[in-house]
Amino acid sequence: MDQRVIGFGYSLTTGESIEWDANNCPIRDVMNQISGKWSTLILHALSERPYRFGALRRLVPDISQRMLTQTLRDLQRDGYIDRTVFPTKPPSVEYSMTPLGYSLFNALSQVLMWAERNHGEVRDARARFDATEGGV
Amino acid sequence: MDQRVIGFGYSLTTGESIEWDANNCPIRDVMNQISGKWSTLILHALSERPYRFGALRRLVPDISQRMLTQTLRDLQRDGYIDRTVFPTKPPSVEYSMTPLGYSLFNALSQVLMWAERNHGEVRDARARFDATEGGV
DNA sequence: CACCGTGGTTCCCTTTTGGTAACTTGCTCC
DNA sequence: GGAGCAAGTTACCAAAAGGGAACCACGGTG
Repeated sequence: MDQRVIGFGYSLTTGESIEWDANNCPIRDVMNQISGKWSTLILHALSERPYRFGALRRLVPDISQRMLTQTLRDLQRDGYIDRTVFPTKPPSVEYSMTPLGYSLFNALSQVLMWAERNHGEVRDARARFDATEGGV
Repeated sequence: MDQRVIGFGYSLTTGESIEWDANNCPIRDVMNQISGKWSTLILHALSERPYRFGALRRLVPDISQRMLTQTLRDLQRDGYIDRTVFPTKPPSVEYSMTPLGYSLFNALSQVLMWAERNHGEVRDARARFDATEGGV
């Protein structure tokens, strides 16, 4: 098997040439997590302040209980958020962002702000494309 | 249907309170495109310089022809890349990044660089999590 | 006692995503 | 005339992601 599998040809930080196999590519690994349907929503909410499970559900009403649990577990697993159980009358659970999570979200928010600012242009491009390619 | 569907509670740029329904949420819309398995790889390659179809295949050997075509179409549709056909002997097609694409990639590269730098820490967190939650 | 609110888990099903392989059009090379 | 390259398209499938509804334990409350 002399066929190389390339992740990214060179490092974005150092510029040096690197070859990653698909299983060890940092970018695929990290992107894979934040590309979940709900991950950015949850990270965004928790970047503001800690929230309890129920509060997050109310913040993002169209998420299912199942997906909320799963998304939170995945984010916790990668070290982006902390899960703290408080032994209250009905035990409550609070989720909060870790320093690692904040530092990721800091970078990620660049993309989110870009999206907010340029959404109109993207929609326009899409409409133009659909008009020409689709109609003709 | 008086249940509101919230995208993000407030604007990241202006801080004002906003409610988006899921179909008009800029962030979901843009993230949805970026989160494809191959999108970032292709954007990354084309941020360096224009490439032809075949060259992209060679750069990313584990992408199938079908997915390469589809990813390129999607990126073109949203206005991130241009597709130029050259009437050479066998007609060749060159893909290049648009200004819109560059501006997106500029924001996105923050995340990619973060991933490169912090991949180790993420892997560590994951290992710790698997050791405690998984083993007990 | 039955019911509510916590924060989940489980099962099952549908949708989406991506992979494989074969076929296409036009031209060139041998 | 067959083979090959360019850039796709098409049909068919497998895997993964996600949705829906039901279930759990716990204590408090009417």
